[in-house]
Amino acid sequence: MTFAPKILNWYHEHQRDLPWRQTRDPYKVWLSEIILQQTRVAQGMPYYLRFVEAFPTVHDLANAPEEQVLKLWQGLGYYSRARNLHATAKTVVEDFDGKFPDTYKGLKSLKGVGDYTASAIASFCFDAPEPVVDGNVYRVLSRYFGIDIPINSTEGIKYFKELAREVMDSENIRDYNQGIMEFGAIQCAPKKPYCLLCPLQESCVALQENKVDQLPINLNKTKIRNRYFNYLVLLDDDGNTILEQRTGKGIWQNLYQFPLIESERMLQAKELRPLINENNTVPETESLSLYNNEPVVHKLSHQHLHTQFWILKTSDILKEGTPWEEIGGFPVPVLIADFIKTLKI
DNA sequence: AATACGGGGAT
DNA sequence: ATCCCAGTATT
Repeated sequence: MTFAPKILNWYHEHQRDLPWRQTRDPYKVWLSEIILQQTRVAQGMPYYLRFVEAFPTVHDLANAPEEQVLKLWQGLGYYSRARNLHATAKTVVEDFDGKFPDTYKGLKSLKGVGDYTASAIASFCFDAPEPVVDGNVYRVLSRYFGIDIPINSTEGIKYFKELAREVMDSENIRDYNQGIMEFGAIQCAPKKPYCLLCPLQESCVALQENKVDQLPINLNKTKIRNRYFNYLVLLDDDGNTILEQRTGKGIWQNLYQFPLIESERMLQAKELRPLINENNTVPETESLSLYNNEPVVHKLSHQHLHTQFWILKTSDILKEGTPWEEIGGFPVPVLIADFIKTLKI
């Protein structure tokens, strides 16, 4: 028995009962796939359930304000997924009469839908013979066939896609694609795979050559940038504060935060003072005090954010301010949400 | 061809 | 600490 039948047999024995596997509704499958990009099933599951509850159809999602979509997405990360999710829902409703494209090419044209996701939706919903290649598939194929081409090189991406196409089962593409990913997630895991009771052990090249723990090859040298954030938490006598929406290019686009002063290093109060006065959105303050003596270090994949929260009390009334009780309704980064939880006013 | 883009869980 | 997760878009 060759590769694909063994994967299918294993899948029929070991598959998890996941809600997006009980439907061929392209909307729900698409929603699950966007949520699961670079995200573990356990982390994405509650978000999927909340999104389906809040937006049962693509029309409901398209008609929602972006802020509500971002709020539901809060904590999941990679927020461009949420913005593209919303934009694509509008596209599907306005340009495609509420119906998702049913081909790889049509799906791939949607914002936030790349090679993997287009293949996944096309095969899961429409039985299109398109192989999925995600992190699980890279691992399974590189080990079973003993391929040491880096999976994140241009050559590797092309090579593994072609290999995946050669070994797939076109007649059972839905279960096969689900199966190889599930096999990678459960059986052929990154650390400590269960090779001793693996149905592919007799023909797995990596196992024969004792290279299981060296595959796949991933040339991933991300360098971390240190940044220094000073958040200005304004409080007036009426219990209002100031939140601003992030715009522009970098992290957390369209999410909210307190007024931010970024610096080249950690600052003392006397160094921060003049910088605050340059910032004309902030009124005269009666008191400035550092909330956290030790900077909070918030770690992103490419940045470490060394953060100080400064409490600024003012006797002015913050006209454009937000009542503190209402800030929970805004989509904010986890760094901000964690701080809000700790501060009692 | 590289890099940016989050957050959390497992080891 | 390090790895990596049902990747995509941009430079």
